[in-house]
Amino acid sequence: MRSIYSDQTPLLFAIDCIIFGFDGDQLKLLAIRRGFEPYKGEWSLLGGFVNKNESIEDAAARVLKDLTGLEGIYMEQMHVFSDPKREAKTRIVTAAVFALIDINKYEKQIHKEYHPEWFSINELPNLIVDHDEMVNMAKERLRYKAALHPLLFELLPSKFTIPQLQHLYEEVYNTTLDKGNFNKKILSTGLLVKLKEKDKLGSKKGAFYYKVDVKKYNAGFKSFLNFVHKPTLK
Amino acid sequence: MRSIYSDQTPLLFAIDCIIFGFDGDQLKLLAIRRGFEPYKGEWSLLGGFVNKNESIEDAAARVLKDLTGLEGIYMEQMHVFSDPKREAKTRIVTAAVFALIDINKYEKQIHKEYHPEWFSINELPNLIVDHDEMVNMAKERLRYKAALHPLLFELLPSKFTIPQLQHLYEEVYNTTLDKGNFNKKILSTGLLVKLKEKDKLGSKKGAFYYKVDVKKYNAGFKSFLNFVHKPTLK
DNA sequence: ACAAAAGTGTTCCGATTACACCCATGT
DNA sequence: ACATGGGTGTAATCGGAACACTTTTGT
Repeated sequence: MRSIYSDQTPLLFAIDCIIFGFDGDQLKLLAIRRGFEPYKGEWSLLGGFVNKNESIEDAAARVLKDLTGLEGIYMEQMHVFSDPKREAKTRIVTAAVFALIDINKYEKQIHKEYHPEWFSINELPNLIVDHDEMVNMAKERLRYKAALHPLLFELLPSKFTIPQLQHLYEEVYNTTLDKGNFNKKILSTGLLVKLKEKDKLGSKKGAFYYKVDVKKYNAGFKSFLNFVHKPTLK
Repeated sequence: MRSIYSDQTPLLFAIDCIIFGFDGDQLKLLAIRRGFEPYKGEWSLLGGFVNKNESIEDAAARVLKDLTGLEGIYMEQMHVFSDPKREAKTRIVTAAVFALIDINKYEKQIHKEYHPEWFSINELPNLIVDHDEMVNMAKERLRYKAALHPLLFELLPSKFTIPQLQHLYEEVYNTTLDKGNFNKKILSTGLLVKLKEKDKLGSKKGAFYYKVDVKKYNAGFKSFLNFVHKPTLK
């Protein structure tokens, strides 16, 4: 007996990664010149196909490992782009994967010919196909999630200062925050552990380093925060 | 010249819909007995394959139209389940689609042999494969989104009373709410328009009907609300 | 000594909560 | 007239915003 499945049209399934980093000053995004046709040589997101024995997450992890050298980084499915006309010739459905990495851990030029490059989020080149749309969606997602969850730590080194963290929030939301209130709010979460060491680069006085309390972080990730603005509805 | 695409493994792409409804008392979910092998006769979500010229959204709309008779309903991609081992024999990647419908508009028994049935969210049968997981994720998603966005209106008729709406919130969050505070909050959004008519079924005094101000609803959908609990983090 | 950034403390205000009270009506 | 649920009002409380003030240290 024939299976119902044999009537179905198979299609190609890919992933594209929107990878954010923070260099201490600006929010950055990783892009790469495509190494193959079509669109060879143009800027695109880091991507690849989902292989036979891979899930989306497996494929994204593999691509990230290959192109950045990083493992175990924060990632999540964002949105699947499945418009049959999105790629001209072949039908490809692609899952946009949202990823946050500590930019300091990123190893440069692992790849030989084509290697990824960091762009300031405000100075991105044009990206192929619908990758610009993916980036815009990812920026929104970053703002949305970071307002509710302790997410931005993923972009910082394991040791960081409160002013550094504040600067990151200010970058993400393109705003300025009151340091007093920021301090109170961020410390009131109980997610940070103060270290004895100080960072002396940013100021004369120096700012204490903190690290994330991993236990509480993992346990409380789902809790709602609300760093940026109060809930209001016009 | 050979395309890079010809090396890739094609796969089958499907959708499964998690469809919520509210009968005025309980939160409900639509399920159907599968009409084909494998798992024929078992309870499952409403689903189907993504056809050649369809996006995920197209396919979901088609399946919903076929099985419920409804068009133009609220839906969104929720999550793609892509574990290569999720279905035993054939590899199928499936997009779980989250949908909210006005249960009163639902037409019964459009389909002949196998027709969908509503289950109370707390008394669901076991569903095939990973559909239980999808439902749990959808319940969480509903709570999450409805706490921040004016989403639950989608589950009510175009005319509804504030007590009805409150009851819906209480169902979704399995809690009780203070009617005074609920009134103030919901009306302060400016999203509701009071009608002259009253519903006399629920009480002797009768409760005024309201409708959604569609303009403001569409404009302000993204605004954060926070109906249910204040942002707290332990 | 002073500039500059870190960090703390205080006041004010608006939003939320809890709860009391009034209203309309079918029986 | 009274029970029932709809609807409004209010005092107490909490949390966030604004901003002043203190601390530390390199020059």
